[in-house]
Amino acid sequence: MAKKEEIQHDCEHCKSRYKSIFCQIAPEELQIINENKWCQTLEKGQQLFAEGAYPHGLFCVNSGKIKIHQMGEEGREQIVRFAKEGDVVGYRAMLAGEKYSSSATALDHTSICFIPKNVIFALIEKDSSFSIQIIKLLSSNLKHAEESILHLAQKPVRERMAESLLFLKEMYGLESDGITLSVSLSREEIATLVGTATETTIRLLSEFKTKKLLSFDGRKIQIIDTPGLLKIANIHD
Amino acid sequence: MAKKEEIQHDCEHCKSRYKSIFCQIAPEELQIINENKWCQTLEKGQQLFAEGAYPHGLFCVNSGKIKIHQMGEEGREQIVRFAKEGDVVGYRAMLAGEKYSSSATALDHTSICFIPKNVIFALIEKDSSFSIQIIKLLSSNLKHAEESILHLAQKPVRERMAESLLFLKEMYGLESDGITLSVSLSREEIATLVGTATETTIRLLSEFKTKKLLSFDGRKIQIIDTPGLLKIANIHD
DNA sequence: CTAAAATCATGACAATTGTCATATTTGAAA
DNA sequence: TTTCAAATATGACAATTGTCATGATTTTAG
Repeated sequence: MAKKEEIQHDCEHCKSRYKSIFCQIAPEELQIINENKWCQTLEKGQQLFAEGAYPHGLFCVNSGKIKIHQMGEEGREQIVRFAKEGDVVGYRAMLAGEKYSSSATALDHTSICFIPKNVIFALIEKDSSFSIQIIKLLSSNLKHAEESILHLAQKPVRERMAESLLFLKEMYGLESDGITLSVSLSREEIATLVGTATETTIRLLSEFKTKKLLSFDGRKIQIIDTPGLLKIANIHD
Repeated sequence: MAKKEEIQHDCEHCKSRYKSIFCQIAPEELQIINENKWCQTLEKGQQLFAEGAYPHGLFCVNSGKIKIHQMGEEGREQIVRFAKEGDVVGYRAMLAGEKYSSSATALDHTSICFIPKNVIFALIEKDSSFSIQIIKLLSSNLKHAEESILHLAQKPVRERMAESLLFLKEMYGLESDGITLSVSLSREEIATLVGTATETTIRLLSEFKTKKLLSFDGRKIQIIDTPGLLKIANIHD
């Protein structure tokens, strides 16, 4: 991870802070973070950290999009989570005192801040409401992971594909036109999210296009018929 | 959940405490827990809590075996986690302030203690090392969940079946004969763990038996050839 | 702008896995 | 024990999904 000269943001005026686990901390604690953090930008495709490395702190996402992914057998990737502004990444391994079990890669031009391990642990020590924030974050991640387990085990690929597209809409939202997914993933990446082969992904997306549920503009995907996708995804409420 | 008259254990002398998230707490805190907890036993098949209900506290497993499972579409169950003595169940939803997203059912005669919500939150408030225990527990669960996601998405059923059997051996150990799995699950339950159809489970177990990897004694499964199962599971290190 | 590489697309086919039907066995209760 | 329901087992078949091959298109680098 090359440390380049980067603009050092100010935590106090950080707009993503209010959406984050740092939303409730005291000004003096924030000051400590501000003095110890450093900021960095990542280009699309750059890796933030890699599976197997040791964490020295955690990363706050200022802006941009990040995928958290794991390597399976025969080098096939699996996306297990996403992050956007206000999210924190690389914290699970750090908190558990383990090596990273996943890698993190930018999906876009992304701005992040790094906060050292000792600062985080000192904060947990001092501020129980911060601990609760972390606990809630982990709980939320665990809930989503267990939901993924359920769906991977029981739903057919077509349903998962529709669900994943709707998930991406929820997660990263739409562009100003109101229909185009903000996040741009390759067919292969979508395959590693849904848990299927790239060819199957291509075929299903074409099918959805034919059925007027989607349309494409280059790599960008437009969501034309959300209710239709909900129906295919077998989501009722 | 019927409150029957149950033997009230003493937390101070609880043998499963040292394996649990309560291993480090101060004697006076332990006393508070002891005064507020209540104990209960569950027979095989009894439910501890159900998906959709509101949690009022968490459950410590004293002895026995518990499965954590979710209901999918068309009423198919999916096992997402197991618990044994020293483990804590029902805490994720409680900590997040949500309804249970899974149910918990005893797989054996099981003894548990209930600790009310407010006692746990007071402990988090007071004792940062307890918070860290909870954080580590959630981190560990999340890591395993993400590993399951990877395997469900990428490994074929046969590999997952072998892996699940080895997992059950790790999780609940063997009987005194050194080969019989301590936990006894129906074929259907194994299917909901592996994420496949019951028939496929039956066929694969028969295949493993034919290949002298397993043998059966009624519902009990004996692990005959662990290296062989590791090979099928595609686990190398 | 052009060449090379990566990505996307499509067809043909095979392997895996699920579903349905139907025994057979086991275990629990009368 | 006897009986009945549940669990296990097995076969036949179909549907889903993955793999391999190949070509078209897009993107990227020089």
